[in-house]
Amino acid sequence: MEKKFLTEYLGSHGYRQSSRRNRIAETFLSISGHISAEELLALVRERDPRVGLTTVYRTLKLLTRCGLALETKFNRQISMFEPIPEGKHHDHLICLGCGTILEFENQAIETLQESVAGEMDFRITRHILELYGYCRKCVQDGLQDGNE
Amino acid sequence: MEKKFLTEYLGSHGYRQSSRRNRIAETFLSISGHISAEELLALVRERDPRVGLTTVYRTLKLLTRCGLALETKFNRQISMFEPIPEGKHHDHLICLGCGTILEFENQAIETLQESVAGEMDFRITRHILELYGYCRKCVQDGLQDGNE
DNA sequence: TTTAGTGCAAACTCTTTGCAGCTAA
DNA sequence: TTAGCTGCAAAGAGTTTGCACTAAA
Repeated sequence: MEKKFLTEYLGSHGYRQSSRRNRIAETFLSISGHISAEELLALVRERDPRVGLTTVYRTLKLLTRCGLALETKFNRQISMFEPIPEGKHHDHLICLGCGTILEFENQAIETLQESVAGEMDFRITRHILELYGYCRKCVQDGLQDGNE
Repeated sequence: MEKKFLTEYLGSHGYRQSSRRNRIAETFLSISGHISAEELLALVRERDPRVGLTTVYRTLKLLTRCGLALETKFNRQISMFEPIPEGKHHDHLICLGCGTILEFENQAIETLQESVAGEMDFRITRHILELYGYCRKCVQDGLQDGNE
């Protein structure tokens, strides 16, 4: 269903349809959460073993440009991509113990961000809010000390 | 003055003093704002041309570990480092037009973050809040469209 | 039949590591 | 004199690019 944004984008920018690109896009849009290019490649290869990493990267960039994917680094080298569910925004809690990524939405924070930006005549187009720390399980397991 | 944290850290972890490392650390701590390893290297080389990039990286990692530096990627490949002014935390507005980085502090946002985390039994150790968009000047110059 | 899509290998960028010589303690 | 410190070169990791071939329109 979000696929139509991609089709429109392709059409209006002089790109073509291709079955391989479609498969990558559909596989990506069907997942929830975060995935790296390598991980997505593995998923796509289950059905189409001849896909290359290059095409996965190119497709992910394309999806990012047409607003269907969000690229995040979580302050590491590797890029993680997540499908953008229509119009909804969320932020992340990243557990430094087990690597789990939790999501949350908080309208009050977003409103405060806008007012801070407004005071400085700054127009926000997007933002990143990442809370690093330890999830319940890792706190219980004593993983919150010296793990970083 | 913050130098004593470094000295203490070195002593208690079996490291040694060295004039080169001291010069890198002092140069870094004297700046305000964000700097890449390459940029810091250039600054240090003004006084000591034989310093290598490796040592700059190693010193920045050291400063990060002892709490005097903060590493941020601003969602790009390159790492930027900033001296941590004692006990104070701020967040960033990043202009996509001219690259300017503005800083702000907002206790209300931090409090909300804590309450969100608390609800999910998550213990925050640090966070990243980056607001991307366009500063006043770039909005006036019409740079807010199609620049990304 | 023209031009975009693709995989492979190579290039690139940023960062880290191995190593031999240097230096603080 | 014993480690840690250092620069250089090389290796790594992740991503992008050049190129020849393939395929959509």
